[in-house]
Amino acid sequence: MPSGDLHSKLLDWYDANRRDLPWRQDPSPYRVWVSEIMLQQTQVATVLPYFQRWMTQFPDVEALARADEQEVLAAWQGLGYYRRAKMLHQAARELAGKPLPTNAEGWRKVSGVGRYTSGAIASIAFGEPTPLVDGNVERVYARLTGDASSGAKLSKAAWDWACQTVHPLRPGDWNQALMELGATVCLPGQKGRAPRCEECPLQELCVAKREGKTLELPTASPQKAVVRQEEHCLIARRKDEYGLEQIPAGKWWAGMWRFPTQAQPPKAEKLGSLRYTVTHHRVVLHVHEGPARSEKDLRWVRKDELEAIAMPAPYRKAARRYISSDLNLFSEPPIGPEINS
DNA sequence: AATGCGGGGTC
DNA sequence: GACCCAGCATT
Repeated sequence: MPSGDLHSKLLDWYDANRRDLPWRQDPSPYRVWVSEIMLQQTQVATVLPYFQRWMTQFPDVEALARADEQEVLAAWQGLGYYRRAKMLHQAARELAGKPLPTNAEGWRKVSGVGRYTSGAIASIAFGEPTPLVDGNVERVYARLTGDASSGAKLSKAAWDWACQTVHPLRPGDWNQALMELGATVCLPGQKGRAPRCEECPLQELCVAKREGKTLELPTASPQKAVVRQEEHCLIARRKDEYGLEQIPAGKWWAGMWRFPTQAQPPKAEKLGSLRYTVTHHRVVLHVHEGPARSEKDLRWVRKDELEAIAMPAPYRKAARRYISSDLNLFSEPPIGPEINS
């Protein structure tokens, strides 16, 4: 199989089917960098509104470097994996005022930028013929070649394949075409996301399709046991102010703010409970209302300031629910989009 | 090589 | 409820 066949089939398909995404309209290094960090473990549809807001709020590296970390975290809230935002911010401060790296090797040294992201920025923004492998490419590779390995072995094989096949003249388009194929055609197969092999430009080359193994590949790694736990948080009010604690280092969402939380139920009225998931943990969060145990460790925030505070999603939800019933109680105007969204 | 790290979408 | 998503840093 000549590689030119593979190349032209996929690139022709990409030219005709590429999605019109904001970071593709203007693939400047900063925009590609930000988009790639946001897209780590996060779907394109989720990223779109965040990316647009981000580019307005932090239009370049210098603007991001000037921003306060809490401001950055607040802009990121809802995207998850907040370490990405912290490292992006830290990297912007290290790079501000200097020329950005122009190749994959230079980008690889930037904090928060790994092998995938350095390859993406270098190939897309600078046209360097360097490969990349993400979940999409791994799946396309496994099916196309019929590789039934899993885990680290599969990953290494996919990288080796990507190194050999990256397009020398259109590396950015080639890499994006592989990911685009995985994201829109070579779908995982679970739960209504069936692969659409009849639309695939590579179907005649695909070992998995020929052997009827599409749904078996890529071979899944064993998954982690679920851990269940319960927590209690306390909504304490002083007039229209709410007592928040900053989450200590070493815990989930370190540095963000939440209602004071403990493992044991407080002696206070329970309003209700909500569930959330953090990786393989399933947590039930019981929400209570009552006086704070010790007021001095808390930061008191007015209701109208709450939306600008960086809070993890479950606490944000608890706050919105509490405030919305509060508003109803006091017959205030309907809940605005900033509260309801 | 394994683990921790989120939140949303989908069925 | 389970799986997936343009991964990375740490140990």
